Amino acid sequence: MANQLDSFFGAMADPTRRAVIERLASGPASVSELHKPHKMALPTFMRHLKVLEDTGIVRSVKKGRVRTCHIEAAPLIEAQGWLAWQREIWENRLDGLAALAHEISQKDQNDGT
Amino acid sequence: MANQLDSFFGAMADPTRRAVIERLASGPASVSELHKPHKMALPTFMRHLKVLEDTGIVRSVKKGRVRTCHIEAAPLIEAQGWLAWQREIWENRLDGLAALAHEISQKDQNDGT
DNA sequence: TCAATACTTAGCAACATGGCTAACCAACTT
DNA sequence: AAGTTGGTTAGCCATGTTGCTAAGTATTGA
Repeated sequence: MANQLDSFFGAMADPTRRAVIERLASGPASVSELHKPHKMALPTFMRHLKVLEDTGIVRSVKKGRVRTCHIEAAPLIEAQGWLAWQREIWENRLDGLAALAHEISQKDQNDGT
Repeated sequence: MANQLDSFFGAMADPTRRAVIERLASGPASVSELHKPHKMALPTFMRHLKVLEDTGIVRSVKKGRVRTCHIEAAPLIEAQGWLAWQREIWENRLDGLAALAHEISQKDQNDGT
């Protein structure tokens, strides 16, 4: 995928992967620990984990035979920022339209809000 | 896809579709107007538009032969809320458990993709 | 050393996605 | 009426994604 947002949103489009994020938000966990609540086969689950890691949402360290995963905030913050940005533009525009509408229909309303 | 977030994030994972959102954030537009800056064939583009509409991110009305599209804020706000929620949990945890972060970074990094 | 644990790799099948062209309908315009 | 514009439908193909199983590697524990 082209940029950071592509892969981030792509990663978050899957419920299994969002569940992993929700779990990791409250603290690091091993692969098998993360896998436990999910019905799918381990290799399948591992691939979801890989998607999250490739996207930079999750990092992991292997110690002995256990790989411990933890969350990385940056991509999450970036996506949130993009959404906030869009929303801001949209809301400013609405403000503008509201003002315009008010201007057009300038009646004798003199309410103070 | 299962829920609202699945389809929302799925929709936002494509740069063409995000570009459409960015365009629509600053005001409604017709299909061909939206299509103009994109190189792909119109039917291909229309399918992106359909994804956005199916997800509820975009609404449209057809008048004569022109279909005018506009943005719908609700799904955007919901997704932003989910991200904010995750981030909050994550940040609260960091506030309380700075020592844990230290412990993680201290581990022997003998793999790390 | 042998077995269990915790991943990891490889490869396959089914379906989804994103691109295309061709051909079509509907509504203006001339 | 005929042509142009704006959108739509249908179908094809290449690639990507998500699930599986089988089998392998590397630690750890007995």
